[in-house]
Amino acid sequence: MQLEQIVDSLREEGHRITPQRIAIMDYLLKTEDHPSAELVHNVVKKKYPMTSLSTVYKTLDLLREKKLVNEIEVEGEARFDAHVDEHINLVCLSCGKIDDVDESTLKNIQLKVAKKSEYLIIKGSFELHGYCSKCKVKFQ
Amino acid sequence: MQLEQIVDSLREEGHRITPQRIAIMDYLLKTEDHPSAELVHNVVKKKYPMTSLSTVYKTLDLLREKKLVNEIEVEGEARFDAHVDEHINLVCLSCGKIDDVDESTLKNIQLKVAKKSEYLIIKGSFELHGYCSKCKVKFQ
DNA sequence: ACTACTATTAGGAAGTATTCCTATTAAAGT
DNA sequence: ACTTTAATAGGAATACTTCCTAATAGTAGT
Repeated sequence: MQLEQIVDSLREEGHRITPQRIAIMDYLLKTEDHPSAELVHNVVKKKYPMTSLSTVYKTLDLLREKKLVNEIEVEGEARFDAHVDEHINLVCLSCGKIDDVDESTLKNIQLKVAKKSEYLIIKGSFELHGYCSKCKVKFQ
Repeated sequence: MQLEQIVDSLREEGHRITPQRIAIMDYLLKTEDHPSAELVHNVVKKKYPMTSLSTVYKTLDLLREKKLVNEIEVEGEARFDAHVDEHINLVCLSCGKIDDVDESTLKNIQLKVAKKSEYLIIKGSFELHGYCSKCKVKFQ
């Protein structure tokens, strides 16, 4: 997804395009990290120092509602990601890094469970927690 | 798993068996709910009114470390479950109910991802969020 | 370009789940 | 029963998120 597409789709729905919103989306699109709201705030402040944390939270809420970012929760903290396809989040318990792993079978599982359970599924969250290749040597 | 087995395994490892710990484990074994710490506290207080919330948290931590309970996080709140096999948690976005669905393919996915990523996997958390059969009529 | 409208923002206060702190209590081995 | 010290009760502290409100600025219409 391109920044321009996102901007257009927000504008079409009547949302205003502010420098803060652009900066937040731009960072999320460019990074491989899965930043917390606070980290997003720190990055955006480099360009727009007056940006408030509450604006960051509100913008992230908006982007999540529009399904333009994915939100996962790690150790009581929300982490954000512009990678919105269904995937597994690999969370390192030591350094906090999060890697994405695409896994086509998730969609099948989701369909199977939806049928069996009669739930109307809105979103999935698949996480594996462990130690990344760098950190695992410390625990062996 | 039986209460007695759990008590024995804790005692063997040198942990003391207190009425509070028994009440907490007993409730988790008997319920189909996925209670929050606060709900566990409220239930346990009926039998032992002086029980403190901090004791509930500490006991739940211990049980999680010993892999006797599973902990998942839903909307910024920890929820507990004595069902420790790998399974999918189906979370209703409307009523908050959580259903468990056993799914044998999760183990395979986990092995595949562990190999591909070189992570040392410690635990998995698989959640599907949506509306249960009762609540979904309100959203259609 | 100017104006009006109002969505959005900044900044901080409030809220909420969890962890931390410490004197007291009680489980379990002797 | 006595001793040791793990565990507890109760509340303070912490941390992330949401809420509140006056000020600001994006956008449509002129």
